Amino acid sequence: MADLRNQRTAKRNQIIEAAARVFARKGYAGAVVADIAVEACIGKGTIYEYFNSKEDLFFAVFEWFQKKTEEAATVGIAYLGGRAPDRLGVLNESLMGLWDQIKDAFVLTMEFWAASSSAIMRDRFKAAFKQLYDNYRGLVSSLIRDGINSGDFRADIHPEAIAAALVGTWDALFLQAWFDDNFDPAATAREFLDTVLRGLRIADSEK
Amino acid sequence: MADLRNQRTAKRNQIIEAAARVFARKGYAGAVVADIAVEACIGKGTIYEYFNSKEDLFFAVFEWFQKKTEEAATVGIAYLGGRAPDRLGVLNESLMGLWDQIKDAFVLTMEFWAASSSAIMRDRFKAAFKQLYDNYRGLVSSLIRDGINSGDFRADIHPEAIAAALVGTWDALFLQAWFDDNFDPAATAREFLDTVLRGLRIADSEK
DNA sequence: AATTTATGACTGACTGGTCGGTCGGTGAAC
DNA sequence: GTTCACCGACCGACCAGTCAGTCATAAATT
Repeated sequence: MADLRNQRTAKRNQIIEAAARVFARKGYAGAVVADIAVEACIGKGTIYEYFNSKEDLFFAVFEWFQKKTEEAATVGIAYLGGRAPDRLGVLNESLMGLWDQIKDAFVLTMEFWAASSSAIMRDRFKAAFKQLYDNYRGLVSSLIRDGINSGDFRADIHPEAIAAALVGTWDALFLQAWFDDNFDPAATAREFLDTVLRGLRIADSEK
Repeated sequence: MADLRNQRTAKRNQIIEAAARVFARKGYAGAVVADIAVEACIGKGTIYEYFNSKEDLFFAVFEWFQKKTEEAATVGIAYLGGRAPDRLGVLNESLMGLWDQIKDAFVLTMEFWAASSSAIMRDRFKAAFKQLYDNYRGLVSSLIRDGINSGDFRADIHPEAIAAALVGTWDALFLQAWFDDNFDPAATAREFLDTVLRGLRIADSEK
């Protein structure tokens, strides 16, 4: 019974991962369900035993991808000690360090963004993205708030605003790296965070 | 003769603007050429007198949109004097101030991003985006370099990196605003730039 | 243990509908 | 009478989703 359950989720994942590859290669519109079936080494009809529609499958890929990147992103800082500025630095490095692994899958992110603008899929994707960004912003802003409490950062900043902007910057550096092979997101992020941290710290004259 | 030319470009623009509206409403895949024709108040066949394919039309919309936003963005700072930090602030405000006007058209940007990932359209869109970001980064980084030369900013920063990150942040704040109606990109950007500027300025102790 | 029956995962040929692009025709302008 | 911008009915390619049937395994019956 539990075994059957597992078998079913295993096959479900097998389909999702195959679909992710095909969607990454061809985009949502360009991907053909038959191709996904071939990639997953199953018959086309089987896909419809596990998902109601191509769109549902796509959303499942989104959820799977989101979980995977969230794990990868948080693993670096979860159990790390240190002061807030250092932890921000580590988060920065671990996120940007993912680029080489993520690069090929980044097209998926863009497809998801586009899906959130498509009239049919808008609602579920928009809500999911709102949630996703809330999470990331929450993570970073609480880190910044720690820094304020511990006296590392100025008290007159808005942690939420800084967090939103930082999270955005990371996203956007990946985007620029996608457009330009010579663009080094990690180095850029390191340099920039340096300046931001300098702006967050309490100036000598105010100590 | 020149009149005929104008008539032709006028109709071309009429089609492009109608297409922009339909693409914004339905996305590239969802938009139907027949709809665009109706929106432009012309026959479907006429579209193919002006564009070779739906894809070509989409790219024309992209170029048109790019030109329009670039004009809107640069008009605010083009003839503005003042010191580098102030000019950065003005650029920030004028860009973020566009949000209410751009909001509805922002889906287009996402469609363009997605197009740059689609196997068929990748090449032209990717190249165009690279160009676009190069321009924006160049604009901002020369502004920052001015600030260094005038003694407002530290000399040990990389203008290109700061510029890339700032440009990215603006993009990404729009993205977050798209996902969350309660998100105020202008206020967030203002708050963040404040911190960044503080980090860019030469500390009192170093004066 | 052998045989029958039930179950349900799996399949891929097929269908109904959609849509990009074409082309022969129309009418206005000159 | 010639040109040409314009048109929209039409065509053929494409594809998501279906469904009738296969097969392997499990359960029931003898």
